[in-house]
Amino acid sequence: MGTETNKMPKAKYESIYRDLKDQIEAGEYPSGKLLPSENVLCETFGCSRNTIRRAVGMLASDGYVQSQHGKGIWSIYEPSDQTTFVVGGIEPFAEAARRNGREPGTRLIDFKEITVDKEMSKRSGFPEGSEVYYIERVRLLDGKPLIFDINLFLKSAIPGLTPELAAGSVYAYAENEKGLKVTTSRRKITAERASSKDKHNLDLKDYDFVCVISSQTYSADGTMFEYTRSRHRPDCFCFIDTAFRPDSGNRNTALVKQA
Amino acid sequence: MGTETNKMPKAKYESIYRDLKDQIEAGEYPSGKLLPSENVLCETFGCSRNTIRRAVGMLASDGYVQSQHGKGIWSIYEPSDQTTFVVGGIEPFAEAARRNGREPGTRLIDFKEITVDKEMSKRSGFPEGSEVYYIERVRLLDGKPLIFDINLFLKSAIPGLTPELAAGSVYAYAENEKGLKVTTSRRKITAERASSKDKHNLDLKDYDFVCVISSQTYSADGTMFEYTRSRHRPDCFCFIDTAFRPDSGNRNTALVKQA
DNA sequence: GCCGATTTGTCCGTATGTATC
DNA sequence: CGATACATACGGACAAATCGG
Repeated sequence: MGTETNKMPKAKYESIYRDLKDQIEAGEYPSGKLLPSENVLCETFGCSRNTIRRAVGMLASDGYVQSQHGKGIWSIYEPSDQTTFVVGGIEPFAEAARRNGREPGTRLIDFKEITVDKEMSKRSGFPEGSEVYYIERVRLLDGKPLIFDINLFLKSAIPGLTPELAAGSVYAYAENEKGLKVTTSRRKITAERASSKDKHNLDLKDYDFVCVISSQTYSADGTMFEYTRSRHRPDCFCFIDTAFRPDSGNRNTALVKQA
Repeated sequence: MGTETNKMPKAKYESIYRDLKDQIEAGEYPSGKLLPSENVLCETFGCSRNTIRRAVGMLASDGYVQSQHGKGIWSIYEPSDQTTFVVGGIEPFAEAARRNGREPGTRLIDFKEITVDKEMSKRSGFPEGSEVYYIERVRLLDGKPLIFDINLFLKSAIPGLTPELAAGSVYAYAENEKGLKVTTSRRKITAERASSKDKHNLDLKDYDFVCVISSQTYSADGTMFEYTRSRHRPDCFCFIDTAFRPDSGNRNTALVKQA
């Protein structure tokens, strides 16, 4: 390991994507301003048009730019105000917290090993009889208990998990120690009445409801290894998404959503 | 116009995408089952590998499939149970309702023409002084008032809007009559305490909070023409999303999110 | 552990279509 | 009408991961 900055992108399209994203965030292309044409970008970055289109497509799926057929590509980037906790891609809680400029903390509430029963199978998507770790954790942001997490992790995918590890980052353990490759996560956002556990563990003020992200996460070999319900204090919760209209002339060559 | 089914896809990648999606939804590839290899799919559909990869990428961004480097592409599709109203892409309310198997209805509450002031500018993203239509509507599903919509539409983008039109589909008018091309929408999902208007207009039962989708929508020429806040009854609301882990080996060539 | 076949991932060059100006 | 710009599609090349022998 050298002293280079972390996460050197290997792929060309990714480094171009990051370059352009940085430029947009730095204000070089405020909302409404046209970017250079694809052909110019090809020369600038010394690559083919396909590669440029891939990077631009990723920016479009992030809601940073928009392109129109005969005209060009322009920025529609609006910096967000960051008063709430913005939920992003698949990332460990600590990373998400720092991305939002908050100091993360974790309080372990419960840790046990259980077998998935019929009712739990129906809700989680794990087959009945699966052996899983059941973990309850309170997540702190700048010291305040704002998120109540309930995790089910498949034991066969992450053997050897302990309460001590669960108090830190399960993902760090799974990816670095166990070689687990996390790929896809399907998430549902809903809101529910606050449970007594929510009220007990979270600093809910006088709110009596929570925002809930229920997610099923898959590893590279296609097995679902995690089911999580994250219960958020509503005034500190924000989920952002960008959608496209498929039937319109614009059909962005968008790529994977990049956090 | 002939008798052909609506929305004949012009692009090859799109018709392949739909074919595969239909097959997966029909149960030909239950979760865990491997799809044919890209080269086989090339022969099946009579196209190049790039085109196949594009269609597969769209399926991945829909959370239907997942691919791994030397192995293949398999289904991770789990049919949803459809007890709630699932929010999808950019689509008129009536379409979304029918996609969820519900009968849509609209009740116009308010319609006026206003000028955006400072406070409203800050929240909506419209420049101060913009001339907009202000519309309040209650959306019915199977006759039940479940969604309270507040729209701001830019007058210059959709001139000639009337209460009568607003009682139907503004999008149909804007796209078909005015030639507006809708492309991108940025959305935030939050939850808020129910306002007195919510309680008055919606059938909230004993819920005292609502799920809110705030969206800014852009036309093909890059102007933001719509700001909307959709306030949903929480027990009938569900927002679904698929996320990817960028640093993992798998980097899906995913395309635009397709409803 | 090595090798070769298969499969996906990245990248390129090119051609053609179509919308905008 | 021509020039410019994005959209679609093809074919080829090589790298890297996986799996079986």
